[in-house]
Amino acid sequence: MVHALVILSGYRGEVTVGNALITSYSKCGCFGFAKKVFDEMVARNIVTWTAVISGLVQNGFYDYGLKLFTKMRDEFVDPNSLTYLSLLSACSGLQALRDGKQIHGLVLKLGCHSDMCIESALMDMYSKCGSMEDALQIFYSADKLDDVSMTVILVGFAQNGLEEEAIQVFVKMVKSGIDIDPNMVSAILGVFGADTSMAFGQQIHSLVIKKRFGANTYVSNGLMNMYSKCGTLEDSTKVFQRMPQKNSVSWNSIIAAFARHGDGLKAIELYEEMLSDGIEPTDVTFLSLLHACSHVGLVDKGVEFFESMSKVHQINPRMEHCACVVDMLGRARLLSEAKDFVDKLPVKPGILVWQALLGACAIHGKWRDRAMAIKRMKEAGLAKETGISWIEIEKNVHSFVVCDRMHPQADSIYSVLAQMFLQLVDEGYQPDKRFILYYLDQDEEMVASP
DNA sequence: TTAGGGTTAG
Repeated sequence: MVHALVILSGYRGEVTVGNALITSYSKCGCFGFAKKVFDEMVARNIVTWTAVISGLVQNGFYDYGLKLFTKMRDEFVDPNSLTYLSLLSACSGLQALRDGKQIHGLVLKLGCHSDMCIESALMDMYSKCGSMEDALQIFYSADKLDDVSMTVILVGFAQNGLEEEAIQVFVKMVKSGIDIDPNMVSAILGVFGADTSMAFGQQIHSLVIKKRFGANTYVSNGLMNMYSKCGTLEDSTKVFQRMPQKNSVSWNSIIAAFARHGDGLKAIELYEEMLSDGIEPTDVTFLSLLHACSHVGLVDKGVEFFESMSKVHQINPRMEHCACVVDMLGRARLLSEAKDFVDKLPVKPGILVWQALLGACAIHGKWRDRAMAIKRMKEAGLAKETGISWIEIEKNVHSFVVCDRMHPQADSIYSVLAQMFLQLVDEGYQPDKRFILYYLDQDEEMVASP
């Protein structure tokens, strides 16, 4: 409407008017219109270019944003620090470390690297690209930190598997009297997993109550996930029920919580409730649903969900969804259907699909199939991840892998295990030899592992 | 007239 008026008034060629239109269209998600204005503008300045690049990035078109930057430089327009902020966001979204480093170089050249916004954008880019070392170098050498840079570093620790470091930094922040905001709280809640102490999670919950952050959707979503991962499903549900405003992440989280705790039927029931509440499912919703169907053996229902993704909800299934379907078919002993599904995939199966197929072979003792799948995985250059287990004793979490002797009390642990084994044999226990591992030797023959 | 951060699966 405003745009129509602007055209009628003959202001179309005015650069400031065009810039303002690009910004307002981008902010309301109508990027198509913003791009049309940009294409039709006869005169453009740095603000025009930055507005359109930022619009692209904010609407998730990261790649396109970077491409437009190349075009901008071809037209000899000099970028400013605001242009770089949007470009760094694009690199974070794409996890494009190489591009990010190049932008970092340009930032240094322009001399705006000490700008606080640029510093946090750089830290965010490095941590999202998995290069925590670079992010920390900026963090520890920064003259000043603010709420954004502190949130960025907490998320970085959490996403890069440095939970202990995240907790230490957060505790230091609280002790030093920094004003903790809801963003920082949601960020620290992201570190909770099965191997994190719930006692610390409860302390965070107390902080949420004290600061009255409970109405914040991000914070409550974080609390729900914390409880479902290292606390109880009951506490997780309580947080969900008390939320004044639930978004798709809240629903996805509660569905995932029930799926994680083995109650697939309740997870499906909640999905139906989500739809009747008018919340559109996302790709993550379907991952949890497929996971739930897989564990309770609801194959038909799972296939129905998978098909509804593209047919009803316009969501393209990703490799992870395909892996869930393979897992589901495999657990239901439908091995040939699982194999057919993999063969019919429009794209090359990735490691997750192979792992699901391997798992299916292992469950049903088909070692020849498993060995063949491992062989095909090796040919595709993919490796299998090591499994890990853990236990929480008096607020300390002890984790271990197969044949692990790293624990300081390893000798006593193994001696107790040996005693337990002897006791089991005495009681008439017979080991299940179907689960003894096999591997392929040089002649591709199956050999039992020692 | 252009700008940095938070929650969900595996």
